Parts: sequence; C-alpha cells; structure tokens
Amino acid sequence: MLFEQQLELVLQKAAVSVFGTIELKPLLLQKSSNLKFGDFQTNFAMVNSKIVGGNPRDIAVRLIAAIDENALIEKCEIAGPGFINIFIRTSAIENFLKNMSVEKQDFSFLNRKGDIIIDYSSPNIAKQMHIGHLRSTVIGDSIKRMYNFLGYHTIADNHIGDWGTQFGKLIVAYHKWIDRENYERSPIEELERLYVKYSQTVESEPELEIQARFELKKLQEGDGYNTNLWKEFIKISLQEYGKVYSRLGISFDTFYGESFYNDKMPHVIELLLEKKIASMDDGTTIVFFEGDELPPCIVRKKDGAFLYATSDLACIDFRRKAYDVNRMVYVTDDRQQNHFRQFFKIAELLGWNEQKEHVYFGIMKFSDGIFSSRKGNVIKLMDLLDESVKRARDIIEEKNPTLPPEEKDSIAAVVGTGAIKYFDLSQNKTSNIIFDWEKVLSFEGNTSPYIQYTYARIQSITRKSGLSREEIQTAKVIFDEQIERDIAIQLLYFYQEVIRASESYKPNIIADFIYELAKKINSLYNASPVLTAEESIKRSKLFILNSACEVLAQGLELLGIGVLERM
RNA sequence: GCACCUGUAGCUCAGGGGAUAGAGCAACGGUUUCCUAAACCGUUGGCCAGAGGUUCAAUUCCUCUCAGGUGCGCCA
Repeated sequence: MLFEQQLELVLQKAAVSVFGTIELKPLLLQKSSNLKFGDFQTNFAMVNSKIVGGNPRDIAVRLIAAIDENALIEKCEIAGPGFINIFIRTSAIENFLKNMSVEKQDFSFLNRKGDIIIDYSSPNIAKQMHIGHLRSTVIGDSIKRMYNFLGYHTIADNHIGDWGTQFGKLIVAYHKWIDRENYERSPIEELERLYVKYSQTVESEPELEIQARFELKKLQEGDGYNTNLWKEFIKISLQEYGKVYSRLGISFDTFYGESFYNDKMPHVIELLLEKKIASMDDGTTIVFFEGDELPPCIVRKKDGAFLYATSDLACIDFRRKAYDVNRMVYVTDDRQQNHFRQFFKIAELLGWNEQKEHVYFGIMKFSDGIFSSRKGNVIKLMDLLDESVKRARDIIEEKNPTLPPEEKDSIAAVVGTGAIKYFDLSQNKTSNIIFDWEKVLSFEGNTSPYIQYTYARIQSITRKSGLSREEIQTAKVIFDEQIERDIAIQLLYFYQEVIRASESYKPNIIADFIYELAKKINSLYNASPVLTAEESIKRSKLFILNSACEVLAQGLELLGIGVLERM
C-alpha cells in the first residue's frame, strides 16, 4: 500500500467508528499547501458537515478523538474552518525512506490488465523531423515511461505517415529532378528538396498534379517499380528518424504505418454500411452524427480512396484483435481534435468500447507564423540537438576545463538533449507555444541542467564522504534542519504524484515535482555543510540527500532524461 | 455561423473547489579562505480578462460577454 493509502485507512477507520452507517463523502487526503499546516490534510469535516449535522470543527474533534494509536500519525490539529492537519511521525518517515524503491511499492490497486497502446511521434515519410514533431515524441515517450514505471504493459506505436498523396508527388519529382550525387550523399535531404521543388513548381505547372495522381494510382495498384521506390523512400526515412530517436533516447515497439492498414480498410467500410452507421452521399461513403456537435466524416472518397479516419478505424479494429487492449492513447497536436472525436465516436457506434484518449497540445510556432516544410522555415530536430549539445559543451569547457574530452562530450550530450526535452515536458500548454532559441536552450532556472547539476553535486559529496552505500542507507535519520524534514516529506508524495501524472497524461507534474525537490536540496546544500558535520548528523544528511537524489533520477528517467555523476 | 483551446506578475509559464495564488527570466541588493557559484539568500512586481450563478468556501466548477488561437465533406 502506498503511504497515503495507509494513512487514509487509519482515518477511515476512525470515521466509521464515529459516524457508523451514515452515507459520507469519502475521506480524501491532500498534501498540505504549506508545511506549517501539517504534512497532510483533509477537509473531511467541512465536506460532511451538512450530512452529519453540526459544525465542522466539532466533527473534526470527534474524528480525531477516535483515531487509534498508530505508527504513522504524530498528532492532528484542527485549523481554520475545520481542516484536519496531520503531522507524521519521524519514525514513519524514516521507515518510508528506508523502503523507498519501486519494487517495494504496491501498485496492484491500479487497473493494469492488458496493454496500453500509445501512438506518438508519427512523422511523415520523406521529410526530416523538425521541432513540430518534438512535443508528440517526448510527451508520448514520457507517458510510456510513467505507465511502465507503474507496472503496466505498454506498446509504443509509431504510426508513421507512409501512405497517401505525397508519394505520387514524390515519384514525379524523383523522375524529373533527382540529383543522384546528392541522393547518395544525403538521401533524406534530397527527398526533402524534391518535395519542396514539386510544391513550388506545381503552382505554375498544374499538369504535374495529374501526373502525381497517375503515379499514386500505379502505386496503389501495386506497380512494381513504384512500389520499390516507395519502399526505398520509407527505408531512407526510417533510418534518418532512427538517428533522432537514438539521440533522444526514444524507442518504439511497433512501426505500423498507415500503409499497414491498406488491406484492412475495406472491411471497415463494409461494417459501417452493414450497421447503417455510414451512408452513401454524392458518391462518398460518409458518417453523419446525430445532433450537430460533430461535422460529418467521410470514410471513402468519391474515387474510392480511403481517408485518415478510415485508417484509424482499421487500426482500432486491428488492435482489438491483436492485443488485449487496456486503452489507446494518441498524442498529437490540438488541431486534430475534431478528427479524433469523430473516429472515437464512430468506433463507439461500432461497439468498440475500449478506452481511447486523445492527448493534445498546442503547436510550436515562430512569432511570425507556423512552421512549414514546404516553405522551408523549419528548425530540424537534428540541428536543434546539435546546437543545444554545443552550448552545453561550451559551458562545460568554461566551468570544468580539466575533465577528459570524452567525458565532456558525453556530459554535453546528456545535458544538451535533456534541456530540450525538459523544456517541452515541463509545460502543460494546450495553447500554442512561441519558439524561442534562448528559452529552449536555457540551462538555468527551471531546466533539466539545474536538476542534473543538483544531482551531480550530491554525488560529489557522497563520494568525498568515503562512506559506502550500505553505511549511508542504514544511517539513523535525524532532522537537523527544518528543510531536511521538508525534503523527506516531499518524498512521501512521490509515487502518488506519478500516478496523478500518468492518469492525467501530464509529464509536467513530474517536472514540477523534481524541480521543487531540487530547489530544496540546493537550499540545504548551501545552508549547511555536510562533510564537516558531526558523524551521526553527517550520515543522516547524506542519507536524506541520497534518497532525494534517487527520486530526482527516477523523475528525470520518467521524462526520458539522464543524470550524471559529475558535470 | 458552429465547435474546441487559451486568457494568472513586465516577459515565459505552474497551480486548478480550501487557509497568505507560486516559479523561472528580467530588474535591483547580497553570499565563495567552506562539500561543484550551472548554486544560494533577499527586494520590487497580481482586481487570476469582465459580469452573473452554484457552494460553508471560487482564480479553480457552470452560464454569458470580450479578446487571441485552432478546426469545420472527399489532406494527414
């Protein structure tokens, strides 16, 4: 049982003994807004005053009087209009810290049956990944990490855009303008150049569109030559994406792109027509929704081709058969909200009732407008990573010039990529974000380098203490300073916060948490020397700091960011 | 026109029924013979867009208004 649950149980028991069978609102614990109001608090008395009758403070008095002697609670106080403020025993805190590892936590109360399938990143073939792909990629990855941490089984699926009209265009451009030499040297750049060239040229030469449709049709009909080209484009693109993912420390379990569902879509249309969910309208197959909360959704075009919604439905159909689905999570930007609401609704009409979540966020753009690969005003992820790592490297050179060069490089890589990921993950924006180099590449304040630095400093004093892990781990906890107790109390909240973050799909909850923790650690670090303290105090401090650092590392890990022994 | 998202300090953002609304940056003032100053401490800065409603309690929930963004039948 998690710490909060144990505590709730104690209070719940008291509530039952006092108020017996009356239907009460549940007893919920919350973190105290301020530690002077205790370590936990509950508004049970206020919430239930109407049901029980009498004023909240009296109810609180009766509840507190009924609490049995227990190992967790030091004392309770009644405050303000009827808050019950709960203070935890030092021995209980110590006991928690000593047993603080994921393995020892019991998350079995979570509904972990089946697979959580998470769709994220999903770039379109033949274009380099740019910062528009960053959010989906890192948020999706963090969601996966959180659920794995809690013991769920996850499937990370990269639903790549490997089918559709862009291939007709690309094949036409390939025949007209391919630069062999460049294609050999940097295939992805050449493909991208071809795509831009096509988009620019088609404005003055509309006949290209007819050619593109023709090539697309050939591809769709299985033409050998075009199919090989198509496969080649995909291979080139995936290789390129692999480099970005590897630098970001991101991986997937499956790469079922849109083309994977090609042969599965006709069946969906049949089902929709059979169940009278879809109808024919002006040559299209279309779903109209009752009421007008949602615009109608075309699932097959006049020319017989399928659409995005069709492929997503086929995807759900496939997953229901291939997996034991717990839920499906889609991470995309908020412009696609209508699309998701539409096909979720259609799935529901089909009786495909597995839980589906659309996790959306605002897009990143320049102050003067949106990114567009066609206009060429994009920042490639590779370039962003390079720049960030370079800046990190410069700072290391300045702060720590004596480190061996290889270590400088590896530190720069961890710090540089971490900073970019953290920038995105620490925000909870469902509105648009204006891209700003200085903000993204900041290494001070609420950033991952700040947290990594905190970690590295504590590692340093731990090394210098000369004490073994064992010796530190078995230290007796003595709260020498108030801030040390504050740190320990925050650690009590950690697992519950991970659950909260996972359930709301909000990695920024984790980012906030570890940032707050890092601030406290730095504050303590600065205020009181560890190594020169009296032996038992020193051991206690090191134990508390190391426990906190473990949570820092775990928190960063949940964001997909690494820690360093020194930096 | 309809739908969705957003509006919190000069700027960028947390918070999301509960006690005195928080960070970072910027500005200003301090801290190093001492464990990594990528740090720490302090000061200044708020009608939580506006108006109603629900509630013991609203910045948070509901309704309306205003402002910005996004989407709306054969793109993905």
